[in-house]
Amino acid sequence: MTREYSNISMAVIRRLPKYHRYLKDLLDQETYRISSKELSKLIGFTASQIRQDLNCFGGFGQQGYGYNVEELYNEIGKILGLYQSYPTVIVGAGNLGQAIANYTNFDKFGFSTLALFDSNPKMIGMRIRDIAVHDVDQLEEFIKKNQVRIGVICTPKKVAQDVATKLSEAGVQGIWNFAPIDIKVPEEIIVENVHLSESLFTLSFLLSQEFDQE
Amino acid sequence: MTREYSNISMAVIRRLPKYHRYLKDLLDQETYRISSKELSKLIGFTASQIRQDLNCFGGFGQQGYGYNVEELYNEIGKILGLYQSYPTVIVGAGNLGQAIANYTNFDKFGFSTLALFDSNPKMIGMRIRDIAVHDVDQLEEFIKKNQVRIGVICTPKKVAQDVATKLSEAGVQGIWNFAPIDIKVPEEIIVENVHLSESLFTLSFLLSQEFDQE
DNA sequence: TAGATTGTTAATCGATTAACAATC
DNA sequence: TAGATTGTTAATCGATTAACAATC
Repeated sequence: MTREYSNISMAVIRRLPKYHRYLKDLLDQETYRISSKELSKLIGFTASQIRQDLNCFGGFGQQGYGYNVEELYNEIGKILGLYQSYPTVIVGAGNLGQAIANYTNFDKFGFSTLALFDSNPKMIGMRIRDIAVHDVDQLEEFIKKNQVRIGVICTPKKVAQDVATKLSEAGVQGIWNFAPIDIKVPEEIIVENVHLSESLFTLSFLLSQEFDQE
Repeated sequence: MTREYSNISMAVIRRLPKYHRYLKDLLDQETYRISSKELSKLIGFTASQIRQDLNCFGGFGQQGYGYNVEELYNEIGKILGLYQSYPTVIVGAGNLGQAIANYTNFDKFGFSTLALFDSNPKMIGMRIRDIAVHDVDQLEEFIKKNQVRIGVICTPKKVAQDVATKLSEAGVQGIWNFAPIDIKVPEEIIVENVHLSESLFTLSFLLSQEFDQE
């Protein structure tokens, strides 16, 4: 099913996880049916956009009825590639790396953290909820041996590019990057950034606009 | 200078922190002058977009010369509202809360973490690089007394809305939300979300598209 | 059948890119 | 002055919204 949805815009793709989350909430509240209009009120997108978005992937709804919540939740999960197997390693076992290793929620969608890596001898050998911290020198060997698909970069800025290069060369398919740089890797490797300072600075822009400090 | 730039689109605003970061890198490399064309090559936006973006805020360049890196860096910093004072509290002193408390980089731009809050008695009284962990019961009093502007939510999902309400009622101006929900607060309060699972699920979508797993 | 709501096309809106006159 | 590069307008592109026929 490679590139099944290759012409979908990133704007649509980035809304999918939000649909997924709201549908889960509806299921938990035992709501089994929803119209684009009702969903619009909850999620804040227009009903028109919701119908457009969902129709990129197929006709999940039924005229006169709406959408079956459970079916839609499952379909969007599949479209997102959840429930595949994503062997993952985290590089950098500081607070952030540990925080991510502790997100047990990701496990059930297929993301399994096999190991953390660090260069600090005091960290090596420790365990974060049963996941061992290895010496970063063993990163490439471990990735190859365990067919790791995702590498998470939680290191300081100055080693992040180096780690990204090692991850790429060892064969990961995707990198989840928390370091405040734009890493350079071969184009076939997917990079998803979480740039915390960009998020915080956007907040400060908006704050300084709305709340005058003289 | 309230609402000085009230008609700038969010698309532009979200690019500003990236300009700011690249300009800092240029300064560190002792590059003091740059054209939109050269910056384009570095940052990956088109030269045209760069000129359009910067011109929303004033004519920082000079025909035939380009932009003065230091001047532009400082101007964008000011536009972003950096170097104001942003007294901040972090609610949730788990790994993520601690990780953010340890980001000393934010300090120099005006963000100062005054306290962490947690409900776990084992955490209360601890210190994360000299920042004390308080009982969450004292959150509102602390915010009022210290004129806290930003509240960071690093709690589990199920208490996040409650914390958001408390932060709002106590008078914060902005919320940096790491919990996987869309919190509801009065509209004058600015909310900036970091939804990690949305980021990870976008990565898994792209991975599952490009790398077939059968 | 009548009412509701989707799927889908067309219209609108906004963001990006191209072009070029202004000017350093 | 000639060359370079901005500031800014116009053209294009893409995303969102509106409208409505199809249909459950």
